[in-house]
Amino acid sequence: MDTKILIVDDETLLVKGLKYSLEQDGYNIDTAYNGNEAIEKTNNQKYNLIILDLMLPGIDGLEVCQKVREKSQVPIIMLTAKGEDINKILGLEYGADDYLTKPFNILELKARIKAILRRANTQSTKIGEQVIQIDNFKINTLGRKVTVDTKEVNLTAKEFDLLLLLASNPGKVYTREQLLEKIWGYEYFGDLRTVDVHIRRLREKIEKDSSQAEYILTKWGVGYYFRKK
Amino acid sequence: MDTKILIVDDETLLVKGLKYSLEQDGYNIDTAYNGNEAIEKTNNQKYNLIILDLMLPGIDGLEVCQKVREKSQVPIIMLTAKGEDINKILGLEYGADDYLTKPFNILELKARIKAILRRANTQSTKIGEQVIQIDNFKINTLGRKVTVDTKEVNLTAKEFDLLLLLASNPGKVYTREQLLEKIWGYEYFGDLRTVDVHIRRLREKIEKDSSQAEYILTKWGVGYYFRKK
DNA sequence: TAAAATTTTAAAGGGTTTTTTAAAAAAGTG
DNA sequence: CACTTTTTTAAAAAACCCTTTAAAATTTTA
Repeated sequence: MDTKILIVDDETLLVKGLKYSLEQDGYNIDTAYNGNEAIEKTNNQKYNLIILDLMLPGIDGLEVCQKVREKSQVPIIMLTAKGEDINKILGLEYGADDYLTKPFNILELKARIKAILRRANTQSTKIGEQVIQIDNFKINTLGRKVTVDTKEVNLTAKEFDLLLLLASNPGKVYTREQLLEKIWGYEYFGDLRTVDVHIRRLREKIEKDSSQAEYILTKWGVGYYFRKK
Repeated sequence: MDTKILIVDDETLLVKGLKYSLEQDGYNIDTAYNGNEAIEKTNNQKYNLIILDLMLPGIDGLEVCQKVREKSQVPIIMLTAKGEDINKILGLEYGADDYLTKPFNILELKARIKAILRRANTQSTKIGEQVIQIDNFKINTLGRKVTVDTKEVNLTAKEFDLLLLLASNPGKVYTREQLLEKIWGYEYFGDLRTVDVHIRRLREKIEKDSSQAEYILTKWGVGYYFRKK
């Protein structure tokens, strides 16, 4: 999995060192040497994480942080000097996710990167209704199980996510693009046909007759939807 | 689950910031700006946690702490200035559960809140349910012992915690991230694979055939869960 | 009705995730 | 401090799922 990290700092040497070291760990690193460049890059690119120095020439780190936050919830690690007001940085006003005081230990930075990315990845699984019931269908979101007519059906992760999304909004038609984005993630560049195949497997598992679907229906030329009522 | 937290501090700005930030995390926040107000509120309301500044105008934090303790075992986190006598605060006399020196990192506060609530929650389930029995399984939460088919099995600390968590919610699928967070703690920077290895050892100890697990099951692409029924 | 566009179906290779194993590191104990 | 136990890390092997591809079937358009 490709993880893109933007490093923003005006200390060229530090940036280069960090870049090299993090690339060794398999991260995809982009760099910016001042606030304007950082903001520009974040506008044109999606990152999984931003490492942001507080003291920058021109637009400072806090401002960059704010600007980024206006548009996205990307995790941000702040690099600060000792004695800065940490509460302010991490607090509501700026909303960084973590910070490190310079000079920092690169191992610690790496540990924090790991932890933050891990957290970011799990928060997408929202905790909503625990059981969705539609007719003979029962979707148990905690156990990730589906029961059709008392019979328990085993779905793979993608199949389950797909069904859950569709069934959460009966009647709403999703295009393949939307499904890819919601379930595979916005960074996914795969084929649209992939969705079809998953839909087919789902149908095979939960429909009585998979070629006469009753629940997961096709909107010709548009996409798929779950039967309403 | 609605978790009510009372924040007691005379620094209006800090209180407001904390309130906002913790509300973002889904906590239900109440505030008090001096000792009297705090005592009054705790008399009329039950809280799951109290965050209490040591230095308060009028009745100070320690006194508030004592007064609260007379009536309840609600967890208390103390906010102190550097150099305070920590032992005294945490000791029997006052009985706070944890403390943080100002200025503190809000992430750290959040981590401690989580940890304390977790402790409080597991202690209450202990009282309610000292033995969990599922089929041939008996989990003795007080003695931290597990019996499988009359045979007593020796589990290490982590193994036991893992089993207890999973078995307390049969059927609920936990991701590795969730397990790390719940058992290893919020600030853990280690590897996700650690969970797998512990699961494997657990299986070896409690399953008849560890490669044909009957109790601790894998949800492919998601995580692990304890068999339901 | 034929052609074009879109969806369904089927199958296989490729890739990811999990399991297993082993050894290193850390923590606990006397 | 040395020994034992537990926990973590690492990497190979196995299990499983996903994606791709392409042909068949269906629906729409002309």
